[in-house]
Amino acid sequence: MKKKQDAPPTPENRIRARNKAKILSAAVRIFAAKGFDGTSIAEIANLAGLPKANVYYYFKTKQAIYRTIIAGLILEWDKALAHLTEERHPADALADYIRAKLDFSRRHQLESKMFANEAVHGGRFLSRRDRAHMQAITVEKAKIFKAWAKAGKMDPVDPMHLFIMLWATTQFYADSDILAANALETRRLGARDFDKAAEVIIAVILKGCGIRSRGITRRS
Amino acid sequence: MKKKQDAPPTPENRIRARNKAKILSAAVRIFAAKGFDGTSIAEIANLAGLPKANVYYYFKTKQAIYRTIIAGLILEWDKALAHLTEERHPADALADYIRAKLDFSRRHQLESKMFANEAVHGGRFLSRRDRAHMQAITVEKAKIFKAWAKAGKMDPVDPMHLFIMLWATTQFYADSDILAANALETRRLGARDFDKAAEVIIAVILKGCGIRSRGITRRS
DNA sequence: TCATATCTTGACCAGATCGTCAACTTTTTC
DNA sequence: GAAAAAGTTGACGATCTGGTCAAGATATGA
Repeated sequence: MKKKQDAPPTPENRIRARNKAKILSAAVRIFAAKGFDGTSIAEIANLAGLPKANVYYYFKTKQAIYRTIIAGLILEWDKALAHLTEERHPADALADYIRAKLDFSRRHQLESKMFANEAVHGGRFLSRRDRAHMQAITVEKAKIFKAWAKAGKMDPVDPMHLFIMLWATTQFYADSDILAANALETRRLGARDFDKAAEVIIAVILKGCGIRSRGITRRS
Repeated sequence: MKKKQDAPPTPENRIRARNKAKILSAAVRIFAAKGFDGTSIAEIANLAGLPKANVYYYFKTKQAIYRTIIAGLILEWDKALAHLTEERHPADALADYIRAKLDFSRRHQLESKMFANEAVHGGRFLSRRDRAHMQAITVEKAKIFKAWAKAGKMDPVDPMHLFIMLWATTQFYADSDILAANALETRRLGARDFDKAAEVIIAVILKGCGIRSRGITRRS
């Protein structure tokens, strides 16, 4: 668990790295709870245990902090999408993707909420690059659905709308957790709830797309 | 299109009603775009074409405006749920519900976004009554799914998670419109996009729940 | 007509906000 | 160990915030 050995000249800018991390960790918590406008730098500084002026030493503006977090999140999502490859059996690939996406949303709930907030407010702080990246990767992965459909492995479901369904269902539990908890009659959502959600989503989506589960076709 | 004839003593408080409507209409626009904290009364007043002090004459606080809008929305949702009754054929009932919900979210996008924002931020301004109402009506409607499953009209899908899937998919296009538009490679979502969304969602969900469409079983 | 209720509004307040700055301390480098 | 670089911080300014108020304008009803 040691830090990288081949770090930059300075011993990896220990102080800089540590304080930036402190700030970002505090910021994501407050941004998620109150949104961009509802968050004050003073509060971030307070939660991070630093004087406000010190926060400004590391980040030029409030936007800079916000953008740093959003950009990091977008990169992480690509990883879940890596589960979707044309070669794999659709049932396995889709199930893995759904589980990975749900799991990520649960473990990074704060970032998820920040992004949801950003989407609701029209993506004020989503750069053109961010949008283009998301669009490109979605379009690319959509080709896999088309290929599967062509190969008779699934129904010819509109790939983009299917993607949106996947996105909506896998984000909802993290983003609107209080609504989900309210419906499920529980105080807070736990890992169990997310597992059950994955199970239901996978079952409905796979069957709904005409994808036969491997277990049924091969094992029995 | 005349106003009610049997209005209260005063000719229906014309002024009061008109100005409150002006304020609410301006408020929902800004709340949706910037969230509760990002919205200033001055901006609402400005958009409504009234001096700020006049806004405070009709609404005691900013919260009062916000809550008025949220409460109105929750009532409206019940109407879409009215499509779900045990007697109807599951395929018709569910399809109608999905269409009604999507349609409503499109026509009342601003209110939808306000509520999404509220959910992401933990429901700070959702009263206990609001929550209880939403829970009760959801639990009650869930019984219909159970009854259908018992009658062999659909698979025994967990009703609450199914409801959440429906909610998530039907709200996403309105709430996260920029993400959907980005994925669909269009500048703004139009009625066409919502119709196509309804079509895909209905197809996947019905088939995914093992509900046979009426058209197939009866007409052909 | 006149009294009463409703409505309008500019001015104001106390507190919070973002972001700056210049002086200070610590760490690194040679 | 001294010079330079990096990090720390209290105080400050300009602006904006939600909300109040009291004085005036307008509408209503008898």
